[in-house]
Amino acid sequence: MENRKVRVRFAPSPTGGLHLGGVRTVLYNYLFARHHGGDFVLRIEDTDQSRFVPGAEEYIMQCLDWCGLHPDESPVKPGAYGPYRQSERKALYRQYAEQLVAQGNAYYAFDTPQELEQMREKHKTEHHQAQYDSRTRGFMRNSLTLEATEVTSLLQAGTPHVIRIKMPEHESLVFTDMIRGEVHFDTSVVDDKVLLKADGMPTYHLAVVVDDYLMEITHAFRGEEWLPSAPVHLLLWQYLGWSGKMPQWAHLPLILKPDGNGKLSKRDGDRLGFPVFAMDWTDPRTQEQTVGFKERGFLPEAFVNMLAMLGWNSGMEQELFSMDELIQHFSIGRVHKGGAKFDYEKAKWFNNQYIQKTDNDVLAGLVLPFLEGKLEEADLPRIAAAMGMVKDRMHLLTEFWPQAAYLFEAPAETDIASVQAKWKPEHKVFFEAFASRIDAASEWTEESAEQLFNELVTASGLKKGEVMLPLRIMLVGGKFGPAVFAIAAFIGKEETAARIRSVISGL
RNA sequence: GGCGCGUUGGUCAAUCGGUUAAGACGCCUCCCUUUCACGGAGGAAUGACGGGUUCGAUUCCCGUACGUGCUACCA
Repeated sequence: MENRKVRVRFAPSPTGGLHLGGVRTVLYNYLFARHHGGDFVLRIEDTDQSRFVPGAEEYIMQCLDWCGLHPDESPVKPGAYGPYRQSERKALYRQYAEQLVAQGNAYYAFDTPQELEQMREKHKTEHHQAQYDSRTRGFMRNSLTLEATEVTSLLQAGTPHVIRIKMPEHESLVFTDMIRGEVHFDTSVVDDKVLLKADGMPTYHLAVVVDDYLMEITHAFRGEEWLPSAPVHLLLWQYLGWSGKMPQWAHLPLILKPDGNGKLSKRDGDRLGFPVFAMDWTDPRTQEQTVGFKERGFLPEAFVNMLAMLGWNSGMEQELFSMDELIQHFSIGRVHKGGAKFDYEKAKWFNNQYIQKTDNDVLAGLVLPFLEGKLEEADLPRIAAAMGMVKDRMHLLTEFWPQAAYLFEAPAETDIASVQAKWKPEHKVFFEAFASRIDAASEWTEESAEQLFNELVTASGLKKGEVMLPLRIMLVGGKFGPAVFAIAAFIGKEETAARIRSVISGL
């Protein structure tokens, strides 16, 4: 396990953003690498410039930083194995593609998009979709069908062309996936994938093999959707003569939508009301905005913990793991084969657990961005104190204000109906007296407030129960919140008396 | 259509041939709390189907069904 490298790749998706599946793939890569004391390498796939979204790269780095997933080598700066952006490695790929052509494992293809379209139309049957493969390549314009001299002249003339792998006709391929065990393929069902595009950029297939080799990657994790193209990569490693250096593969299960089936998409989040991206993302081309877990009020530790448990299990009953504990316990063999449906309720439970165990001062700082325009001035110690009173009922940081607003200002709305339901004239007398006693009080703490209240209850002959709820509603506005005298102490005696009088006068 | 992969409660999931088939989320009941929540106790709820192998299958094998992924000069 020495000199172990685990690398993660992902492409800034055409729509931008970094969704749950992407973060989890990075997370598992990271955990595996750290567990085995290896390096965590990140590489940016920007081979398709036409779909590359400006800003996506910076956005991804911010998301990973928020999650605490830090690569050992910056993917945006030169490094020992850099550069790490495929667009900056462009010159590297051609020679390997040419090598394959020279060896007879690949060939030039000059077909135009129209010709490809025609071929697919012409050769497809009811039971078979036409591919560029051993059955059809003989009919196409490529270096296998054209005369050598013609190929040379076409190349010299700068004719647009691609390099395609020449898939063997009937070869059985087997490789061992770290999660799924032996996976078998027949090469006859795989088409002659393009390796080098007409613009000189490699496709994923070529880039992934060349980069993994040059970056000395030993373990590579990717989504299950890549499994069908594994035979192409396997063959490439063989043809290039690097078989002994091929990394071990792990194909991760998919994250599925909560209702029905299918891969979780951004749309499902919009439709069902939960985030799918790690952080807010605005598509620079469409200005379309997508909300992220961070901005929805998630703690990164909770987000990471939740994601780790979606497809992996330690085998213990423990569910709450810090990043260090995840690293300690992570094992690729315990990653599930089947996809997991995302459950937003459980995600919120994780967040609640982390909110409860996070320090109030820290939470106060984190909740500040959500208090924009709510408070005239941010009194951090006071927010922290309020946090301590309400955090056990918060599932999201955004819930702080709805849960604690009455600690900072008189309730905007008061549930008068619940007060009136059992209101008696004696109650009015009682509360008027209570307000006066508050004015005269020399001490004002949770204990003293309750004591004052209790004394008056006894003197008035009322039952404590019948005046407790009205008091709560006067101070809070509704039937919720922490201990009522703790609230009274927090808002101060003047404010307490004022709120009581305000409600009484309105009755 | 072809090929790959998968399938334990509503959801996340443990079990690596023998268990009363864990635990968590959610749901329900109760306790705590003169509110809500947290916390505590309890409850309902699971091996897709059909064949094998075996003394014994959730577990191993085959088939079926269902789901899902791929089948681009996208990753």
